[in-house]
Amino acid sequence: MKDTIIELLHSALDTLKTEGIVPGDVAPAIKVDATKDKAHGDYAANLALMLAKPAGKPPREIAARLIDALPKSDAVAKVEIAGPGFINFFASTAAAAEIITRVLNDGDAFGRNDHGQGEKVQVEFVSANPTGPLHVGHGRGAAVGDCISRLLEATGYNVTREFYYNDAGVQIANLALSVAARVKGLEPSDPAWPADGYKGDYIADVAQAYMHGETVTADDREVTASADPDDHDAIRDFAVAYLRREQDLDLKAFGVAFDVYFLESSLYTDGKVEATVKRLVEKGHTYESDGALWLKTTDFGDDKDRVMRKRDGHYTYFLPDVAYHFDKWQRGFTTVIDEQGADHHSTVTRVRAGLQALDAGIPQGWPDYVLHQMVTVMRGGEEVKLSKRAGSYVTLRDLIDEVGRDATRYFLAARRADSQLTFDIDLARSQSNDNPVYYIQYAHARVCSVLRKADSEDKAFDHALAQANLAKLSDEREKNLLNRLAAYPETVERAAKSREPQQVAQYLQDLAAEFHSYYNAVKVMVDDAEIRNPRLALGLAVRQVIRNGLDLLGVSAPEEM
RNA sequence: GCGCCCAUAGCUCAAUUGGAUAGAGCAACGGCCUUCUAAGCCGUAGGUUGCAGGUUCGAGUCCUGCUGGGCGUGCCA
Repeated sequence: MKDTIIELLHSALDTLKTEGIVPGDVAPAIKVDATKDKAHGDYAANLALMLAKPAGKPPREIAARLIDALPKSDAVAKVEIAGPGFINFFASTAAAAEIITRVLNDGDAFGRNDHGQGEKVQVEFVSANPTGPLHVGHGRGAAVGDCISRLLEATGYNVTREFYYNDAGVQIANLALSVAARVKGLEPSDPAWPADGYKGDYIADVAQAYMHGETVTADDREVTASADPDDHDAIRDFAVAYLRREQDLDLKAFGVAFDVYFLESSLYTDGKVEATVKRLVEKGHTYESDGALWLKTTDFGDDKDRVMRKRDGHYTYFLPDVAYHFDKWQRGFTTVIDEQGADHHSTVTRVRAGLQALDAGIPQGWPDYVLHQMVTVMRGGEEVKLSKRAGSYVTLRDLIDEVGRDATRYFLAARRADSQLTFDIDLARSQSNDNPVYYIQYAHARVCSVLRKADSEDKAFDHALAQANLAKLSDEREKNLLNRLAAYPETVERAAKSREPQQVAQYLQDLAAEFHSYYNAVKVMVDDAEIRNPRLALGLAVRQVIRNGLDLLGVSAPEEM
């Protein structure tokens, strides 16, 4: 429908150019928007407003000329000039109802497109170090990163979900020390407890499993505990594998799966860190000072230069980060999205600077970043900072156990990443019946219920009869729903392009609201089959779109509630 | 001090990416179940979009400056 209007406007614009009313060299991007207010029709175009200046005429006059020049179309019932010069289009009922045919024909594919043309895209997210259970912040990253991946897949990209983790550095040494201390029966309150040790109860679980000689499988590794309390290497390897497995169980419970697990240690063993240093030195962007090796990141927009190799010969985290991203580039990902917590935002400039310093033809501003702000968890009107299991933070598992997978995903993904988020457990739980995610799912379940009723009363949906009578969907609420359904593909497109899954959530809430309103006002299961079947078709289309949209969010669409 | 993000109804958040009269849910109040699921609907009330300028036919959205909050500003990750 929208495309039809754009075509009509293009034709009208050409006519005006031919008549010399509009200069021939102007080429405005013709934009048609769905209206918010039904008094403004179904779709509105601002073309006349944009042409006013180049044409040197008042916008309303241009609008009138455009309307005169519009080719006739069965799709348009009425056209009006409104306000400062908007052209409002009223769709004919038959044209509006065509969306149902499209939704039902396309099914699960409705709203998907192939704009990405199979381009390889990598989304890196979560990337938690294996030193403990995933916390709420990781949960937000998991929800947002996975939804962005789903959106990109839905718009034709070939997406790789990647999880990067450090399995070697200082914090892993601390992890090993902590587990070793637990193995020896120490508790965090003991004076002999390691200074930077991890204090959560889960460390005791790891120690116990280690001493029982358990075998754990995580990523592509399988580790059997030696149960030797003095073998620090064995304890470390076991602890890393154990906690990676824990994190994977959390992610699995959350409905998130990764294609690639990338180990920081592999950058060293494969010589990629050394190669990166060598190349940076060769390209002339480094210097030595105070016994350390520095990269002149200030050449690329950083506010101060950064140390790559410390005085003690070890590399800072910054260097493997650059080596890792260079590796991504070499793997052929022209588009890479890093989803991280905003507390790591300072790495953005540095990584990009390091990549530019490599002089490898990597575009400036590569890779893309989506940074999510902090999550605070509230319970009983107070901020919750402690979890029994983790000790110092609220875990993702805590949330899934308390409020459920669907609600947790929805809460974490249905908000803009760049604003801080308050997760109120009381709200998500005690008022769970009024939870937006249930509101949407309920609309889906209601359609399913109507369809079950149709089957049981021997009034099963008749496709041909529905098709023949789609134009009978002329109720105001039915038109609202039809327009809303028609807006779904562009919502997906826009959400994918801007990496904003919350747009899908918002859309679904609007669609569910319109359906609930319709459901209460208009009975579907009427005796007249010529009325009942188009309404059933509308219900089927709504159900399909809710299902498709919830799938993009990784939320289930139950048939009964 | 400097950098990034944020500020919208009492609360949690939206706003078709610059469009017309800023919308939902929760909380409050009043209605609607003998009829397809009341986890719902209808209605009432709630706003100078933090403040002050600017750009534009048009600004919650873009620009500048303030105010307030968060994060960062390691030879930590």
